[in-house]
Parts: sequence; C-alpha cells; structure tokens
Amino acid sequence: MSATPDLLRAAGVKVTPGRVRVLAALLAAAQPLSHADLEAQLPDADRVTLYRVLDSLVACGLALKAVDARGVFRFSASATQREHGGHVHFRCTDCGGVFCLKTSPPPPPKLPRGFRLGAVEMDVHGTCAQCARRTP
Amino acid sequence: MSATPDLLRAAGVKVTPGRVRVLAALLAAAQPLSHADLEAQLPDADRVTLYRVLDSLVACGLALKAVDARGVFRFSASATQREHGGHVHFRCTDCGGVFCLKTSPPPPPKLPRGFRLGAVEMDVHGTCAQCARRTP
DNA sequence: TTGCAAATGCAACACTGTTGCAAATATTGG
DNA sequence: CCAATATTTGCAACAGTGTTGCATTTGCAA
Ligand SMILES: [Mn+2]
Ligand SMILES: [Mn+2]
Ligand SMILES: [Zn+2]
Ligand SMILES: [Zn+2]
Repeated sequence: MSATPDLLRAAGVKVTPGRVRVLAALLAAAQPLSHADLEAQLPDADRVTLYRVLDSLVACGLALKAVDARGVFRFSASATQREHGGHVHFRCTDCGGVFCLKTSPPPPPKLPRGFRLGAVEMDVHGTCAQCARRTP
Repeated sequence: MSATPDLLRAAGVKVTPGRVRVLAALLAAAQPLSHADLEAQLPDADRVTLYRVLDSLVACGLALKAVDARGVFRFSASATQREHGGHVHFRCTDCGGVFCLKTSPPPPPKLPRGFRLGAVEMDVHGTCAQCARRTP
C-alpha cells in the first residue's frame, strides 16, 4: 500500500499538508464524509481550503463526489481504481457511498432520426448494506 | 382526468390557491421542478409558503421529492411520474429538452447481499434532431 | 355563520458552497 | 541551497437553499 503523499504525487498534484490529511481521512473512513464531517475531524483546517482540497482530489481522480439524501455532497477515496467505465455503480441515498457493481453498462438505446447520442449513464440507487442494517 | 382541486380533496388536504397552482405546475411539467423553477413560474408566491406547499404535497402523496446532481431538491407530480415510468428519456444537452424514447428501462442489476434497490434511472443524453441540424 | 385548526406572509436565521484577492508555499531549475 | 513561479492557502464577503417562530389570515366543518 502506498503512502498518501505518493498517491498525490502519482495523481500529479502538489503534496500539501491539507491534501495529505484530507486524503488520509477519506482513506480511513468507513463511510463517505461530508465537508462538515471533515471540518469536525480537522478542526484547524480552513473551511474554504477544505472545499478546494476536496475539489482538487475529485479533479485528479483520487476521490469521488456524490449527493446524499439530504442534498449534501459526500466524498470518498477512489483509492486505486482508474477503470470505472466497464461496470455500473450503485449510489447509497442514505450515506452517499458509491459502490462498484459487476453489471455491464446498458447498450445505447435506439434514438429517433437525427438525434445524436452523447453518453448513456445508469444511476442505480438505494440503500447500501450498512445503512439498510441501521434502518430496517 | 381530474381537476387539480379534486386531486387535493381526494388526498385529504385543504384546497388553497397556492396548492392548486403548484400542483397544476407540477402536473404540466415535462421534468421535475426545483423550488427556484416554481418561484420563477409563480412570481407572486411567497418563498417560504412555496416550500411548505411543496412539503405538504409530498406529505399527502401527490408529489415526489428527489435530489438532483447539484444537490437541489426537485419535485414531480406522482401521477406524472407513473405515466413516464415505463420508458427511458433522452436529454438534449443543447436545448435542455427531454424526449420520451420507446426503450424500456433496464432491468435492475444484481446487488451485493444486504443492499436495497431504490430505483434504476438511465440518463441518455446528447443532441436532439433540431439542435443537431443547427450544429452539424 | 361561526369557531378553530391549518395555512400564509414576513423576518430572521442556519447551513452549504462559491468568488476575489493578497499572502504563503511546494516544486522546479540553476 | 537559492531564487523564480505557478499553486495553494486564508480570510472576508457573498449567493443559494432550506428552516423556524410568530402574528395574521383563511378553508372548511359544525
Ligand atoms: Mn467502479
Ligand atoms: Mn416520457
Ligand atoms: Zn449507505
Ligand atoms: Zn435540443
């Protein structure tokens, strides 16, 4: 397993204390974390810098961003995977977690004449096992 | 098709001008509307009342509430939702139009143990025929 | 018609996220 | 190691979304 600074260097972004600490927190978390969660966990971090650090981690592919059921963004480390195109994802509407499924993406549907297809995305959502256990 | 006040009465809530107008707007909409959309469409409605009207429609089962990708709540009439549940939609990224396709929704994928499926949505987007003609 | 619970309007507030800008700093190359 | 520079940070101010409290109005049923 690589150290957090190495992950940042490999992703091509500057290694700063903020990024190291936030990425480490995301890697250690069992659930996707909101900005507020991270702010509580890193009390001396600046609010705005925290938003920008999270955005930079998402932009360089080290983190994933999703919206939870209350409309708040939650972030999780995408750690190793670079290949998320070959399968469908499941989004937990409770915790905001994103999980890789084994299902292949659906085939592009037939479009009316003249329409140009950009992309097909499948949004599979519901409750993950951990959240389902908490709310039976 | 029933008139909007009848729908409200049948749902067991008081018939007020705000509820009639908001429910009518939701029923007429081709896509789920945000609070901001409705505020623009009903300029003399109070902001807070609009939130409360929407919540009351959701509470009595006449409307559905979902979070969009930007973290904003969007509302749709339950009847409308059922009507468009049997087929996939195409979203034009140029003009923002939404078109009904003939393709059936994809079958629910196999989930890991303990996961609970909420819904499967397919986002098919690109350029519609009219916009494609304008930008070859 | 009247009484009352429910709905409304308004002001104030909390939370989430963004932007502009000056100061600090991580990296690069000498 | 040092200096140059492109990023990143910290701070203040702001915008958008949604909520709460409370006095007033109103739908509806008795
Ligand atoms: Mn994946
Ligand atoms: Mn449709
Ligand atoms: Zn979950
Ligand atoms: Zn179009």
